[in-house]
Formats: sequence, C-alpha cells, structure tokens
Amino acid sequence: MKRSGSISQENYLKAILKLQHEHGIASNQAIAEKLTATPAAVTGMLHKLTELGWVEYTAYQGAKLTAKGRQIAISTIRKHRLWEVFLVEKLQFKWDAVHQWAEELEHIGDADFTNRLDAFLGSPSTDPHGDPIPDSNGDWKGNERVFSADALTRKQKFTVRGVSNSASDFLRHLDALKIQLGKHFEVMDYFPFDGSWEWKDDQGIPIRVSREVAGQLLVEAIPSNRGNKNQES
Amino acid sequence: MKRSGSISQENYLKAILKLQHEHGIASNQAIAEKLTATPAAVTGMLHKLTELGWVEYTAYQGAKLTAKGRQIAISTIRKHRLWEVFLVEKLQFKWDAVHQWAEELEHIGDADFTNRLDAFLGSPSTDPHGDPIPDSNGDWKGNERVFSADALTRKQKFTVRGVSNSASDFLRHLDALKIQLGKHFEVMDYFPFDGSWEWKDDQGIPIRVSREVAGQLLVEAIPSNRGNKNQES
DNA sequence: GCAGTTGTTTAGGCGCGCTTAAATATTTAT
DNA sequence: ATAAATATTTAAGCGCGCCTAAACAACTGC
Repeated sequence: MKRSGSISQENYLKAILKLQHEHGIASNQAIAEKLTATPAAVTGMLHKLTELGWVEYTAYQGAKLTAKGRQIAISTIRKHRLWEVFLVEKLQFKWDAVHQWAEELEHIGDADFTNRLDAFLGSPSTDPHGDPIPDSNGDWKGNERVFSADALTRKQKFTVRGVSNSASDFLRHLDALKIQLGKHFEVMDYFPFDGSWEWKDDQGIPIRVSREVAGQLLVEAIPSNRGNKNQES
Repeated sequence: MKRSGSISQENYLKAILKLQHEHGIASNQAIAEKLTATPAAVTGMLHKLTELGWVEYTAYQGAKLTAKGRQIAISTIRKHRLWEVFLVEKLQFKWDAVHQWAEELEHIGDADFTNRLDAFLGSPSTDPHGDPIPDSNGDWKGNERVFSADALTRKQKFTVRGVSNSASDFLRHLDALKIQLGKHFEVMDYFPFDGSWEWKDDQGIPIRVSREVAGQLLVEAIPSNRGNKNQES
C-alpha cells in the first residue's frame, strides 16, 4: 500500500478534519482559505472525495469526513507530527522550521513505515509544538487539563504544554522569551490594562508576557500540594 | 530553496546521468525505458530541460547534462542514498525494501536539510548496497579496487563491497546465502562447467555461488601479506 | 416579501506530464 | 544506392488540480 490518496487529496482531508472539529462542518470557503485555493477548486475536489467515499458532501452545506476519510486524515497528521519530532530531535532543526518539511514528508510511507518511524523515535506522545500524536489506531489522549494561558489566575503554578499557533515569528518570540515546552512557571501578576502578565520561571527569574503571547500558549496547571501527592483521579 | 526541479524533472536528470555514464550520451529510447514512459514523452521533457539549462539536447542525437543538470542529479542521488542508509540503519528496513521509499524521499529537502541528515547518519560513504554517497560538493571517491566477483582468481581473499543490481529477489538471495557487505571470503574453487564458485567465509564455512550471483557482486581484493603491511600506495 | 449581499456552483480554460497514432529522420542491410 | 527497419518527433488528446468569470442559491435587512 503506497498512499491512500493523492497529496492534494490528503491535504483536503486534513483541512476538513480540523474545520469539522472547530465548526462541526467544513464550509467550502473555509477549506479554500486553509489550502489557499479558490472555492471553485474546492467544489471539484469535494465531488471527487465524495466518490471515493472519504467525504459526505451536501451542496451549499459543507463537508464532513466519513470514517475512512477521518482515518486517512488522522494517519496523515500522525505522520506529520512524527516527522516533526524527527526533524527537531534528530536533525536539530529549530521548532519553527520544521513545518514546511513535515508538510512534504507527511505524504510518504505506509502504516508499516510510520510504525517504524514511531518506534525509532520512542513513540512520542506529542510533537515539538505540544500537539498530540495519534497512535497507530488513530487514537490519542487529549490532555483535558490543558488550557490557554490567558485563563490563568494569580499564584497559579503551571507547565507550558503547547502552542495554538505555530507561526515562525511566534515560535521565535517564545525562544527569545526562553519559554519552552515542559518548563514550569508561576503567575506573579496580571495587568488588566494591556492584558499582560508577569510570570517567574523555575529559577525565580521573572518574565513579562504580552496578551498576544498568553493567548496562544497552552498550559497545564500544577495542583498545589494539599496532602495528596497522587493527583491522578 | 525548496526543490531544484519538479519530481519528474529530477527523475529525468538522474536517468540521464546514469545513461550518460554508461553510453556517453542518453538516447531518447533509453531514457524512456528507465522511466517507463514513452519516447514521445521524453522528447517533450528534454525540450523543457533544455530551456531550463540543465540538459544539452540535439534532436535525433540524445541528451547530455549541463554542469547545473549534473549538480542537481548528483544531489538527488546523494539524498536517495542517505535516505537508504537512514531506512536500513535507523528504521530497520531490510536492504531490499528501501528503494521504493527512497525514490520518494529523495525529492524532499534542500542542501541544509540534506547536510543535517548526512551529519545525523555520521556522513556515511556508501549506501546499503555499497554505492558511494556523494558529499555536499557532489564529489565522491569511487573505489578503484572494486570489481565484479566473476573476475576473481583461485585462493584470492576478498571483501564484498557492493551489488551492481539492487532487485529485491537478488538481495534476498544474498541474505539467504549470508552474503553481506563488508564480509570477507576466500575463493576455494571455480567450476567452468556452469561458472559457479566455491568460497569460504571468515568462519571457514563454504558456500556455493552461481555465475549469476558472482556477476552482480562487487568485491575488493585483500592483498596477501607479502612483507609490507601498509598496502596504501 | 423582496432586494442585496454573501457563498457556492458551473463553464471554460490552462499547465504539467503523460498517452497513442501518424509523420519524419536516421541507420542498417542488401 | 536504395529499400527496409528502427528511432525520433509532431499532433491530438487526456486526467489532474488549479484558475477566472459568470450563473445560481442562500441567507440578510428592511
């Protein structure tokens, strides 16, 4: 088995999966934007994907993935994120530089190939941006405790878990702020005037974080130790 | 810089490079065969490659690579062979299974990417089939002492250095014979009747090798120790 | 309910890389 | 030297994925 669909088809399925997750259904226009194509091109492709049984499409309504379509989309995302881990951990790419290459690599390899890559990388559960990597069954555990940093409260200790925006300039800005995935911080102060924050890291070094940054950072609260050390429920 | 040419164009350049090496010039028909396309398709593509300045093409004569064309072709081969090393050494693929994937992977990555891959793999000088891997300048050292196993002489000790045919069934046959690159053998006997050989390996275990196998195995003679241990001239 | 805005679909067309079939050039054999 | 065989090129066309422009449908606001 070489590839489920063409490269373009796989990209459509990925886009529809994400849009469906956000809006319940993927509108023609939203797909076109995500793929930087015209709505007219999308209509044509949706017809093809419908014939292939990967998409359910109602004219003027929008598109939803079938079970098979979802499976292909998730497997493509799995490959994408595994390759990102490879690029960062093995080839020493910076995390803002990996997306473009992963977009190409994600279309290569069958299930066996992907499982070998996964094993080689030690079956990572998230990619370099904190996004979860589906397992070979297409399942993954979303971390329910992760939320946007702009919902933090004073004195809260937390761990940086991911970013909701992987644009290069944002990621480079995080590097400049010395904010990395897995690093611990504590909220010192919040300034409603401009929505900015003061945090301090595990070394006690304070940093100032703008509203824009906090809004795109995903964090996980660290429970304060009130007696029970085992916080798994 | 994303990719020098389209995937198809890079495949043409690779094919022309090999044919030019074998026959001095790449005929329309030979290219068509190598790429399993029709000669008509080749004519069209050669016009395009000529316009791009990657090929010098004279109608009814054949094609030769320009300096730029050769550079692209060699860089593609470099990527192909590095990925093969990756697939065998890191993903544990068997050496007869890597070609198909490397054919796709070779079209991904720019010079920086390739150099990172090369460094990660420890700058290997040959791929899993014994073929040399060009360095980042496109240079590589062909091992002049390597020759076909059917030119061996009795009592000669030698090292297996490569294969001149990478077909899956041939490689699997070598596995069955326990013939691996780098392994040492000694010629015990030759049987002109059918062109077959008897060799013994470094454990003294004898194997029988057919004319067909010997004809596609590349070996390097081990000089017998006549006084001077330093055989580098 | 109806006009106007927005979103979607159809129609026609384009570049890429490929095909087959016919025309043309080159080489080989007699 | 000429006819036959072989190799190459041109011509027409196809599928893919995309585009633009125009027609059409579905939501607005009044």
